[in-house]
Amino acid sequence: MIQIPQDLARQLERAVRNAQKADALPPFDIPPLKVTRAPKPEHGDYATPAAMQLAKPARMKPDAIAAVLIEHFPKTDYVESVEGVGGFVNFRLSDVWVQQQVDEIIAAGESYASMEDFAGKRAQVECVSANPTGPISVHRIRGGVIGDTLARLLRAMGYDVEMEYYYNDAGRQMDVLGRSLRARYLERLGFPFDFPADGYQGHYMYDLANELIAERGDSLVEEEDVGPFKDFACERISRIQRASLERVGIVYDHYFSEQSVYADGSLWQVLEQLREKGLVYEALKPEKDEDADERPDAEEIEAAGDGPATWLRSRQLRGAQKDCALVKSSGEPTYRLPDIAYHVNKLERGFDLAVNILGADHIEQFKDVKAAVGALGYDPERIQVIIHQFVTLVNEEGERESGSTKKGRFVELDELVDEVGIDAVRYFMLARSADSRIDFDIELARKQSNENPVYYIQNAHVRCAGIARVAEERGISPEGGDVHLLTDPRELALMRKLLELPEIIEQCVRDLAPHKLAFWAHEELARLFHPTYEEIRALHSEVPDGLAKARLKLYAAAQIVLARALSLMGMSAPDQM
RNA sequence: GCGCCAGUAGCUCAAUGGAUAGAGCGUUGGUCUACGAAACCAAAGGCUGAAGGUUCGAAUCCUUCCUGGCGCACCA
Repeated sequence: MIQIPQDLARQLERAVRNAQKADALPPFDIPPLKVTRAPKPEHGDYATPAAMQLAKPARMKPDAIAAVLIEHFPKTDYVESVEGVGGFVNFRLSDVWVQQQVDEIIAAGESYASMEDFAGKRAQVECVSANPTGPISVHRIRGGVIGDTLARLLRAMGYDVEMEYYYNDAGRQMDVLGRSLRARYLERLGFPFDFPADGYQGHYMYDLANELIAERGDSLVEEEDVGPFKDFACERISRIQRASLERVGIVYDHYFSEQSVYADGSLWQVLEQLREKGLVYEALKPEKDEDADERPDAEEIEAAGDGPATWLRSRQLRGAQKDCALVKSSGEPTYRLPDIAYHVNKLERGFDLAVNILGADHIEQFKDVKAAVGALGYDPERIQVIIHQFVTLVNEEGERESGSTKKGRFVELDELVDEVGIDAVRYFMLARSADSRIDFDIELARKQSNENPVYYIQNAHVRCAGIARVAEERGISPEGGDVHLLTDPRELALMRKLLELPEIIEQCVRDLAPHKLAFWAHEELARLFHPTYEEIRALHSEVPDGLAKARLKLYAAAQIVLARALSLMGMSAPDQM
């Protein structure tokens, strides 16, 4: 199964070389040639501005170059015509070839749009990576959906993909968690308790306290060490988080514990390596640029510890505004140091590509990590990031609810799933560019009508399954149907749309933009499918048997593509609503 | 104050530096009552937040503003 624009670009490059050999074009280095979908049907199926791109290096007029490219364009089985219009070169696919692809799609079945571009390459996707301090919020799940979908897309492109969850089970927050649980434990048993000022106040801490009592009775009342509370809370909350994520189809291959970079000492090795490069220093306060804006900052003064802390030269390293602390004056690392050590570990594991999905509030942190691993001699381009903006829930009254707050109430993933279902959560979290904020419209997500994209896409699959079912009942089989009977423009348009999936997948992976799949599935595929299905009848009494069989094949192919697109998005493809 | 992200039809959003900036919802006007699970067709709607610049060509790249979100901890 070819990615048409990529193949056209290759053929185009051959055309340039052929033309150069024939002295129709002067010698020059060929830049990457772009091939896009043609904006309008009258321009054909695909187009390239290559003639305009090459005007400068070739020192010729675009029209003349276009004529040369057309003349030297290699013959292929799938291109019907190559034409030059206004400096563009337009390609039209062969209808016969397009028709044959219906049989190809059916033969490929579930493996349709499985590609080998990155066969033998290993990729890793890290997402969610929430601390085990509470249930998964709606907030976090956006990253989970983006990451999981990207992982599926990378697999479709041939990558061997590992899903990873980085598990912050060390540091101060875990102590706060342990102390919070101890307070709730004592509270439930009727003993006096001190709830930490910055403790975790969510209702789930009471549930955990009850579970702890059920398991250990009052045996921990005298316990001075927060360790047992911390471990219990961490273990239970992790399990809850894992279950919530699995419920929406996000399953991890590997959990990486922050504690492990403490345990194996790699944390301190990384610090020493950074020190050898002259990238860290000890000081009471971070050094500042002479001309830095001296913003009155009470918090900063308050935050300073008693002794010197260890700082990373973020300003020197990447032009940051501020250096950041790696080790506190207490000798305890901040989260950034283990984070750097973790990413060194990732790269040491040999991934060709490691993608992080992070919320917008983590951008500065990621820049430090990327710059630091780069300074330590790793290729920072092997680590990529998708930064996503925040999610707001919009309820029936049109009111906005904030996605999350640490201490008070926040909307849990499980609650949202109960409300709108798994498929809607996945679709709506995916469907917008990561750069845009999402207003999650709960009312729309619950609708059982075509206004709801989830329903609209799935309904297309239902219709395909439905017609296959009816055909079977009537004893009509697509078997032996002749695809060359599918000559109606609407049929051909649908076939062309079905053939776009591979290039959409490629685009999502190249741009690290999985939302494009969701957009395509709804606005392109389903949007074209429904009217076609309405008008192109397969089992109507006036449709001849041969054509009926061919059309059943078309809908069988459409069903395969719809199912594949849905499965890449982690959504179900129902046969009946 | 500084940094990152966004600003595109009334609304929600698309658009690899390429052709006349596209969809849906809503609005308006039509068609359809079925082989199939809740339909279809069309129209109106735009100075792409503003102003400069780069380019053969800019929603897209650069500069300066305006508005909104998120950051700017010895929290994670």
